[in-house]
Amino acid sequence: MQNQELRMTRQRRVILEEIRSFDGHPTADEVYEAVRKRLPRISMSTIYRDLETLCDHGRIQVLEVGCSKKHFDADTKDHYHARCIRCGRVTNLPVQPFSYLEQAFRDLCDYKVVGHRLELLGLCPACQKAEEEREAAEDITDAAK
Amino acid sequence: MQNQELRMTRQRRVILEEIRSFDGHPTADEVYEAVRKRLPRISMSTIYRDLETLCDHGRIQVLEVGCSKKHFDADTKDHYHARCIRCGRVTNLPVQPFSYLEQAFRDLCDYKVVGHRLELLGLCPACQKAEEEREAAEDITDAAK
DNA sequence: CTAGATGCAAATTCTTTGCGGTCAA
DNA sequence: TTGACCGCAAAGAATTTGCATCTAG
Repeated sequence: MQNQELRMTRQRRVILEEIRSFDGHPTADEVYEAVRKRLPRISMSTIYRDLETLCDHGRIQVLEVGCSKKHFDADTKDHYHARCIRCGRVTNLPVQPFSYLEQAFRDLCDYKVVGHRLELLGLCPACQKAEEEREAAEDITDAAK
Repeated sequence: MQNQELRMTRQRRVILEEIRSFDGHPTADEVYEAVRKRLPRISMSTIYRDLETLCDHGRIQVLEVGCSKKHFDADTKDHYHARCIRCGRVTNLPVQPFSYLEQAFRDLCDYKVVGHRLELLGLCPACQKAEEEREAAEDITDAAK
């Protein structure tokens, strides 16, 4: 959260728009692919630099979900997420964070607590369908034996 | 979780021992540094390969905490963690995971839920102390003006 | 006009892989 | 003895940085 004002370049505007319209929360390379359709000459370093700048200015937030790639979210309010263990898709959970959890844990450890993260793990609708189809195909193969 | 038996080489034994005796849950390079003191010729690739093998055999688990590096834990039971936002240290939280959370979220999203992760964010005792010292030093500087 | 932003290429960091020699069972 | 394992070096994948050029304000 910096105090200097944010220079709104074409690249930054498009990056913001693409993050906002993304289905779920994109990773840096997903932002790149989306933005590149509109600004074909944009470079990956601009993506990374602008994502960081936008974070610094509080326009987006990084989601540090439990996987190697960072995801970016245009909704800067604190909220929980669900993550697909198959495709990595990250989606919002429509609930307010439970502040009582933090309070409950405060006495259980010697950390100075400043927040918490909760992540649901599972299969997203698309991957559920894919799994079901895979299983159906397996059943046919088994039956053929 | 593979069915073939695990060949217990010297490297694997030492890796396991070092993870078990580590204060908190080490990353791959922390395991490397610790193991290297006892096996100076071990290579980083052995560390990565053995960490994966040990995971596959259920001897350790990977902690996918909200930061880029993976942490390794010799306690394979499901549990929550606290992570220091300053130094990255990851420590156990002494509570049973709340299974009701998963149940509560099941109806709130269209994912097929298979688990959840909860992570407390804060300053570990060592970093709290460092912060206090830093602030104290700042006060002196301010007062001198 | 000019500080800050961009594109490109090269560098870093973390992790994985190919390969010839080695070792646990 | 021998298949799995190891160390080394090189490759990959994700991200960051240096630098000359461009552009928003």
